[in-house]
Amino acid sequence: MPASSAGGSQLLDRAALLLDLIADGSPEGASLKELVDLSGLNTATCHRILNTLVGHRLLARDDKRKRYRLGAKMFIYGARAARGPGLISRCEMSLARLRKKTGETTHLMARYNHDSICLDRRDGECVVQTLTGSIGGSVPLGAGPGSISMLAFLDREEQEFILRANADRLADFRDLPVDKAWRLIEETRGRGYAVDIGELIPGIAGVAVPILNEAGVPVASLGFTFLCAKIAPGLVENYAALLRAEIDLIERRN
Amino acid sequence: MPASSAGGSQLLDRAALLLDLIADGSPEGASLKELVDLSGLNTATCHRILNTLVGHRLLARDDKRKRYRLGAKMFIYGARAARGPGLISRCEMSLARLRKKTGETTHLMARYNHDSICLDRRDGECVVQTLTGSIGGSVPLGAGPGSISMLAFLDREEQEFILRANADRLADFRDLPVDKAWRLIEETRGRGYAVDIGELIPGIAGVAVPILNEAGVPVASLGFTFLCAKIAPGLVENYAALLRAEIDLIERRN
DNA sequence: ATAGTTTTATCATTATGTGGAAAAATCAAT
DNA sequence: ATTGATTTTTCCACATAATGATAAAACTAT
Repeated sequence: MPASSAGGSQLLDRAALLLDLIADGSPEGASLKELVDLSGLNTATCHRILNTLVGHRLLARDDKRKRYRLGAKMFIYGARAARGPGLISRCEMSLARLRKKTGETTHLMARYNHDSICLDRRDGECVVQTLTGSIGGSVPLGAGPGSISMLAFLDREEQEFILRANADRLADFRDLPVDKAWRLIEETRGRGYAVDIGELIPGIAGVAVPILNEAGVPVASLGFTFLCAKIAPGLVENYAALLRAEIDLIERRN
Repeated sequence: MPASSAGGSQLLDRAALLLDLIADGSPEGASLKELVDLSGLNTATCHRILNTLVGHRLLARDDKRKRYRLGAKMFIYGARAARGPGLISRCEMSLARLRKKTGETTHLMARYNHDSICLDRRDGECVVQTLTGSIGGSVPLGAGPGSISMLAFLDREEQEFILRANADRLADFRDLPVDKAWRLIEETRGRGYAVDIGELIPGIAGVAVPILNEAGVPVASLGFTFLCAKIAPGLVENYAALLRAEIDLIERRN
């Protein structure tokens, strides 16, 4: 986890590092010892920072098991952040329209470290299994069309770095070999959007188009998940065009 | 905003204060000047802290307008916190079951400062207008059954404090006089659950039951929102019993 | 251009956070 | 229960890291 070295203030940097470690760890939380080992901080310092964060409810502590996990305030901040003029609220209308037009499950994924995270989603008429599950779910970058569509438009160098880092997790996740990811990246670059037809979850298909920021770097993606059985000639292309149109609207509003 | 005075480390306390101020402010964000005025911090200090937080993406900065708002990482943390063994995931099944049994819009509200926040929700068969809107929406404590059900089971002292603090906002929000809130609190304490039938939003009714923590303090509530037209003898009582049953399950799992 | 406001950068000073070390608390095994 | 190992918590002298007065730079408005 490249814990962003924001040359700022030591204490804050350390607190941010701990938050990251806890967020990236098991949802059951982490013990002081674990965090000391992971962060390399002095035990006393670590303890003090953690407890201050608990005091502010940025972290919560399971008193019985003495484990630290993300606190109640994170719900609030997360929810508030989503209401602000960020990606989620900018995509809200698009998700609703796309769901309405097609009746399919629609989602907004974002890149975070080496993962792709589901930020928002609208369930379709028929319930389909998705890779990420509901809001907040994540998959390693490289798995699934939402994730591939972002990966495909990064620098070659960054792609290599991420795929190398994720190789094990991808294999672990769904027996995905890295060279398959490379093939999908190539195809996606050519087409402009990513497609998966029953390769990851039998019977389930997905299409996704990346959202680029002002600098042209992919930060998120919009996509559909639906049943392979629904596929008819031109359907995938049609879905991709719908996504593209919404993203043009979103990107224009930068 | 009683910015929790966790006798910890100065810098962290200040950072937490700034996060709170930004989270509670407009979703458009706050300028340095505004934050300096609100926090009482020295300009340079404030600036330094804010920029460190931006570096860690806990805050984001609109470079054009120079305004600070909650950052991308808050999405992530919020989403992760929701997946952890916290309230949201513990209530997930309950919300789903309640929605399935009744077909009504179901929601989980939590207390945060003097507000009641929507943490999660399942939309019902027919779309109904709700006070809080979608996930993340908030109302002043005292407005709506979800909020009243929590307020009703707090200490007298705390109730008084909160209602006094919220008086203006309640009046502003939906012309709610404080004495009406007191009446509702009394009724709710007697019944064990809160009810509103078309008083806040014409034609819309709500029932809510509080969730207490180990110490017996209300931390959240589970509720239904539905059309007044649906009401038949015994329906409200029935809904309350369904909520009660789910909450018994949730509280037992502490 | 000019004045007023807001945001950044600088830097000597010291209040603040640090970490070693030791005390409590907790756990594991007999 | 008793002991010993591990983990968490408290304490405090010390030095470093954060502070805030001040000044420079960047905007805004006139």
